[in-house]
Amino acid sequence: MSTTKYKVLAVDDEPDILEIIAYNLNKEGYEVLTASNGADAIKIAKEEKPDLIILDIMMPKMDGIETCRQLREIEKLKTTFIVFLTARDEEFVEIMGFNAGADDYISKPIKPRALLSRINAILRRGGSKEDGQQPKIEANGLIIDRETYIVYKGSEQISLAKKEFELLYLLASKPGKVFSRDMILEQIWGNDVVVINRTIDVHIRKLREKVGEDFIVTIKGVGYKFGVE
Amino acid sequence: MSTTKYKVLAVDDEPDILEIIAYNLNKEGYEVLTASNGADAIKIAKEEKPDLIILDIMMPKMDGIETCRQLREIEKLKTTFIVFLTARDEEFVEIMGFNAGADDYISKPIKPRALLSRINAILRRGGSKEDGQQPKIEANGLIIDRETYIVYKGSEQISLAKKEFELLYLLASKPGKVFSRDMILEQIWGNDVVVINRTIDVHIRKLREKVGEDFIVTIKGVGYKFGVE
DNA sequence: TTTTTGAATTAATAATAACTTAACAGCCTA
DNA sequence: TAGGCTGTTAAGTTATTATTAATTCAAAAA
Repeated sequence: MSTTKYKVLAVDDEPDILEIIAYNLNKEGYEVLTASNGADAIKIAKEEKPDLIILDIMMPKMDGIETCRQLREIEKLKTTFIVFLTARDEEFVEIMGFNAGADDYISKPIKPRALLSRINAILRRGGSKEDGQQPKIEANGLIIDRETYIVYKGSEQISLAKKEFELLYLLASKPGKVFSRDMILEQIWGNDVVVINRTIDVHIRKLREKVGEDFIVTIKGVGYKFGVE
Repeated sequence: MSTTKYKVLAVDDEPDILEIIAYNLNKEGYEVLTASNGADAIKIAKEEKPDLIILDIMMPKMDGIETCRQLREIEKLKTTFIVFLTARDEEFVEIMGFNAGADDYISKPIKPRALLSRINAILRRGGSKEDGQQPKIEANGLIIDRETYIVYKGSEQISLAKKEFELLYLLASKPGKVFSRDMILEQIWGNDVVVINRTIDVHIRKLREKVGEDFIVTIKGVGYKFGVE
């Protein structure tokens, strides 16, 4: 939606399983890394700092539980979700006793749709990113309410389309700060979406039309900012 | 608003289950008490006055239903939420017939993320029962009655199917708040049930047909909300 | 058990709102 | 005054939701 791709690391000694996971997550737009054993997993996790790690608990050599423990030690991965792959539901109950620190589990056999819905749910929530989103911003007499998607200007209620809202919300989240076009694109469109330059202008225009001319200031050659001098 | 931790009492005869619940709720910052049978549960509940009690309905000796009834008798626990642990979703429906007084249920096997999101939802929903999960909601001239599953619109009486009712109830529980499809799925279907996207639309349509067009507003690209502009 | 009924879900298509593009107009400033 | 930038408008395009009908599913009745 509005951020860079989520990175998911899948760890399993069976290539088939990795294949299934990678295929499905890729299709959904996630960036997928794979590892076939715990040692590799830790190495890759350190380098890539994934948002989510899917870990088979039954693996030769260093098993999933031990791998999980070691991953949990890594400072950089404090906000990473770790999900276990288990053969049976009950297995997870047993494993919890070891206090390995997993956040959830998925049971085999893997059902693609269930896998996706589960992972979507995990990541879209307080997912390490887009965190500091306040439900309401107040600035220059505007109240921008994420919960209701409504902007209040005094007693007037203004309803905005999604991109317009996101744009206003972004600018107003730091009044006075100038956002370059690139920053705006990155935040609202995501880094890999390519839209032509005028697109932003058009949204700005609509915002000005709906909200009022005096809230968004153009800094020529640089970008836009919320609020007056 | 108090900043003290919410107190949760988990009651189950299986230590493994208690372990999972305690571990996860602790991690989330709740204070967790446990009991392994109904009698202990009642004793602890009287002393500690927890905000939420999670109660396995299948327990030896005094079973969950009976325990729940007795808990409900206790004046001090008027505002305490009681949530049943059931093996199957349908079980809860059957049990409702006994009028034991449970507020919600969670089905086994327990999935940590789902557990947390459910419990967070229950407790955050205004924190205490008075302003939270009321049996009756009144909004925009509608009276939505959980007890009877009936919606009153003026003198007109509208009866809804279960999913329709839950959907309306959810939206009306916070008029104006936009519920994304994901949120709706999580709250009404549970996180691991996978239904295709259009399903929600169809229910929304039926609701609009039965209740009226003016109660549910679509925020394109975001979700649905109850109440007008 | 089989049948019946209604709810819930899927599937397919239509409708609509949001978004993007393109083309051009203005405006500074170097 | 040319060139780079932004503003504006209207016309395309895409994405998302609405709608309808058909199908599946599950509980209740026969």
